[in-house]
Formats: sequence, structure tokens, C-alpha cells
Amino acid sequence: MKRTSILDLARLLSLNPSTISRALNGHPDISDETRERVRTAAATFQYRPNLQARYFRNKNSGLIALILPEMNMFFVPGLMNGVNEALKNSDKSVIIFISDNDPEREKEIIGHCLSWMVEGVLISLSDSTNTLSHLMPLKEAGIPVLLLDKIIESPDFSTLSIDDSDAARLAVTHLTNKGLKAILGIFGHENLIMTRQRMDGFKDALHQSNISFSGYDTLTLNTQDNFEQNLENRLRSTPYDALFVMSDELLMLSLPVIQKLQLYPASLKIVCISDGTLPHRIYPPVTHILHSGFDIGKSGAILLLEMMKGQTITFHKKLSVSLQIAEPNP
Amino acid sequence: MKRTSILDLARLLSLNPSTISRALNGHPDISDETRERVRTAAATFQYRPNLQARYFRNKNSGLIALILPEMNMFFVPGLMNGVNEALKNSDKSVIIFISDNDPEREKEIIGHCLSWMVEGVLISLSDSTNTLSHLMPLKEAGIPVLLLDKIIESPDFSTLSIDDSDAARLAVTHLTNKGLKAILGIFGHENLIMTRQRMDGFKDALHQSNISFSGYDTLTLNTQDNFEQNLENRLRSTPYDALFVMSDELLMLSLPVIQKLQLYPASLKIVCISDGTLPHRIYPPVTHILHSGFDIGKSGAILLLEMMKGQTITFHKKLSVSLQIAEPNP
DNA sequence: ATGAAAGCGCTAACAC
DNA sequence: GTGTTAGCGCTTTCAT
Repeated sequence: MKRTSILDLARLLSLNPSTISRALNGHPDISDETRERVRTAAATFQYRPNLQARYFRNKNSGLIALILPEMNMFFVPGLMNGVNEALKNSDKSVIIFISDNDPEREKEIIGHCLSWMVEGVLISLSDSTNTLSHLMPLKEAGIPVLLLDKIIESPDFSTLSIDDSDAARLAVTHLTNKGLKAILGIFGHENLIMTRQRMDGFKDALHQSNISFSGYDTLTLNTQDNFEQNLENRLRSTPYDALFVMSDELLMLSLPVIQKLQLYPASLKIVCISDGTLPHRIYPPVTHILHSGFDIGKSGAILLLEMMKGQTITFHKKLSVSLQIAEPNP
Repeated sequence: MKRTSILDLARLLSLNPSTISRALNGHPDISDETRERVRTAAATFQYRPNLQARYFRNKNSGLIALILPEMNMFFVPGLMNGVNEALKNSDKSVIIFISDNDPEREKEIIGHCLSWMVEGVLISLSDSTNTLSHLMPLKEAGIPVLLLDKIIESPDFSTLSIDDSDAARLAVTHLTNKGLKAILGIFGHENLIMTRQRMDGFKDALHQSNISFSGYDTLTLNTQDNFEQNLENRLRSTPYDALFVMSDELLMLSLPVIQKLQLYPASLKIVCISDGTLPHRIYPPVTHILHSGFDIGKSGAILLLEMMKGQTITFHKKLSVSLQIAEPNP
């Protein structure tokens, strides 16, 4: 059975299609009586607006693109909840694309966004993306773009993230303040900007405490190696006081080793940068810098909605981070 | 600057719009030469098809709706990766809706799906949804619907899930086979169908081993209570041999307590139903029934694509589950 | 192998 | 306060 259109309602009520449209959209010109008649008829005949037609006519789409490099278990779910939270009382829907950390795929996706006439784009860059040139077509089309979390700063596009080096510095300083000196930093892939920044903060904090930094005090997750075995070897051979772990994923990977060697909490302190979930699922809870996916997602979506209203100038906003101290009192 | 349309290309090449359309879509009637001219011009002028217009004209949308009750950290990311995997070589995009476990919101979302003319719906039901009547409008509109994971079986809609009671039975039997008798089952909200089914399997397995089941041997997560404290009290007061945990979320919640009391692995065996991530992040790894979000997502999306081609009859498919034994050999 | 023309459902001038 | 009309960009008959 064909679905009822505005034309059907118009014929039914002997009104003009435009009157139906106006009544349904709460146009002030329409009399209360007509509006009621139309609304009743629409409800009775289960009228559903055809959004394809509406958006086509209006040259927009009601769509916000969310482009993510991958689905992970900590940051992304929170981010999506945040985006959802910010948009649920708007009339925008989310069309989601996963780039699988492939810059080529990312470029394709930008093409889809243009074809879809999305009204705004939230994008967390793929790990190996190192330029924003593929985003220029969006800018040229006047589509607001906000880079989230995994960002590159440029004068062309606005960003929302945390200050990664600051986050790491804050975390590590918490350790050095306690007089801990033998600190192992655990990091992700080094080609990632975020990794390098967090590494900078890590080194900074060590310098400020006059702890000489040597390459032996970091462990980076490289694609093909056996991280767990490397970590175990390192922890067995060196009497570290403390661990700085740059992300939940890495903490998760490190956990079995730490448990196996029974280092925590007695002989090894831990701090990490985290979305706040995992640190509380470890006993005793782990002190961390809170890096909330929810906050980034929610603020990001709200900012994007703003950008979609009037043209804002490019900004680089950093969400402030704070230390969540979880250690029991001494 | 206005984006180039088919009409623009037509004028440019002194051809008819229909010819352009045909050339771009690989219609066989078009001569190789014309096709090349058109393609070149399209590339030069950065022609992007306007999907709103195309889908409007074609009375479809290229959209698949993914409706989820919530974002969680274990099952959902895998599911989304699976869906993405299955769809990445199709021309379908995913429009995502989160119902926040609110049946009312779920109903609203169904309305959006109709308005968007989505071509198919993948839905995991909200926890408190107990009827499928709100999905009937989709059926009436001829839109294929596939229920994933959190399902209700009915003759009206196809489903893809695992056999939850079987999964639990398999897991618990692994414990009873080892002669373990004092088993505590940890479950989620009891109003959830999935919980009741896993509980059935749990009880079944105990019965089959002639272990008398009493209410004292389960702990259910109720909304407002302090799960961790309850679990701690229970574990302190009763010398359980083993734990059956029905989900990753619950295992995650239970972890700090288990670690605090230092029960695992020496005095407490654990089995759970899991997406396979968490059990390997615990030392030693935890034996589990693999309940893969990725598999459900991927198979689900593939099945939905099938359903979108020809009308399939209603089916209730169960993905087979298997025990992933992680204990070291004795 | 290409052109002409119509129309998908909706909305926004512009009339009255 | 309501009607008339035109058109968004695309595809698809039907013609030639």
C-alpha cells in the first residue's frame, strides 16, 4: 500500500498541498482550525514526511557525519554516547563511517559526505593521516568540519581535543612528586601525533625532576611485535617504581603481565590516561588523567551545531584534563 | 560556488542530461567515446552525484538503520565493526540510532526510519521492550528488519542471536565436569529476556549434575544496589568453588572484588560468556563461551542485504557458540 | 546511440 | 489564511 503523501492529504481535505505542508510544519499563517484538521488527518492516515524529498528540496540533509578511524572499546563508545546525547533533541541524524585507519578510505568517505550533502562532519583522523588536504573539498562546499581527539592543527579546520602533552606531564609529575624515579612509559605507535605529544609530556616531566631520560625507559607498541612478552621481559629485568601508560588500550594489554608478575600495587605504582572506566575495575583503583570520550563527543557535537548555524572562525579548543587520584590515603 | 550537476555537464558537452546520467552509471547503450568524454568532464569539474536527488527519484535511500539500546564497551564495538566489514563493499551507508534502552524512544526511531526510507533495519532491542508491535509499520512498509542479539522471537520478524540458555549451560557444565559444586552465577537485570535464558541454562546445568539450585547461588545486578559490595559479602561469607559470569560487563564489574579478595585463580574458577577480549586480559586467562559481536554484526548485515534483495521468509538463526578453554593444562 | 519530457514529494516565492 | 506555480537533480520511459 502506497504511503500517504502531502498530496493525498490535500485531496482528502480539499486543501492545497502547500497548506498541508505549512500546517504540518507549524507555519504561523495557518488558522488553528485548519492546522487541527490537517494534523488529525495526518495522524489517522499515518502520514510520514518523506525526508528524501524534503531535504532534497531544501538542499540539505539533516545528516551529521561521524567519521572514526576504528571502533575501540574505551574512547569511542563514550564519544558516541556524547554525540548522541548532544543531538537527541535536535533534528539531526548521524551517519557513521569507519575509515579503518586507512587514509585512502578516509578520502573516499569525504566524497560520500559530499554526495550525501551532510550538514556537518565530526572526524577523528586515521592514525596514518598526516595532512588535511583531503578535507578541503568539505571546506570549499561550506560544510563545517570539527576534528575530534585525533587531530592535526591547521588554520583551516577547527579542532577539539585535550592537551596531550600536558595530560602526560600531569600524570607523570604525580609520580615524580612522590619521589618515584624509575618510571617506565608505555606508548602506542610512534607515528601517531598523539603518541609523540604524550611522549613529549612524559619526557618533560622527567626532565623537570632531573631524572635523566633514556630510551630504555619507554616501551612502544609496534605493530607486529609481541607487546606482552616485551613488557614482561622489561619488568623482569628492571626494578621499575612506576608505570605511565598512555591509554586504556595499553593498560588493558599490560594488565595480564602486571598481574602475572604480581607487581601491583606493592612494588609498582601506575598512572595512566583513561576514559575513567578501566582504572576503577582494577584493585586498588588506578590514578589517571581523565580523558573522557563522552565529553569530547558531547562538546564536539554541540560545537558543530553552533558552527552549522553561523560561520564561526577556526578554533583549537582543548578540554581541560584533571588528575583523578585513586590511591588510598597513606 | 555552486556544485556541478548533471545539467551542467550536459550543457558543457552539448549532450542531453539523460546521456550524462547513463554514461556515469555505465549504461551499455552509451558509446565508449561519449562515456569517456563524460567521465573526463565529470572528473575535471569534480562532479559529485547528489544522493538526495538520486535516492528521492529512485524511492530508496541507500541507508541501513542500526538501532542499538546503548553503546557498551564489549559487544557493540565488535558488532559495529562487523556491520562495517559486511557493508564496506556495498553502496549502503549506516545511519545509527541509540534508543537509550527506552521503548518510547525506540518507537520514535522506527518513525525516523520510515521517514528516511531506510532500506533495511538492524535492531538490538532495548532491555525493557517486550513486544514487537512497534516494528509492524516497518513490516507494512516492506522494509526488511533483522533483530540482532537482544531479540524477541516472533513469526513476524527474523532474528539472529546465539542460544543463550545453551551458552550458559555449556559454560556451567564445564565447571560441573570438573567436579565443582559450589557455583555462584552472576547475572544482569532479571527483566531482560537474555538474562532469564542464561539463568535457565545455568540452572539446567546444575540440575543435570544433581546440584540442588537455590536462590542463594545467584547474584543479579539490580539497578540501584551496590553490586560490588553485595558480591564481596557473598564471596566472603560462602566458600564458592567457581563463578559463572553471564557477560563481559559483569565480569568487568566483578574484577576488583575478585582481585581484592585474591580468590582467582587459586580458590575460585571462573567461566563467562564473553566477546573474547576481557578473558585474555586477566591472568591467567578465563575460560569462556565466545559470543562475538563482530560475528553477529557481520552475519547480520550480510543476511540483511540478502533480505533486501528478495523477500526471504522469516527465520530465527542462532550462531553456534563454542567453549574457549583457557586454563593451563593440569 | 542519443534526445525529449515527465515526475518523484516537498516547500517557498508570489499571488489574492 | 489559502491557492498557484515552479523547481530542487536525477532517472527513466518513450521516441528517433
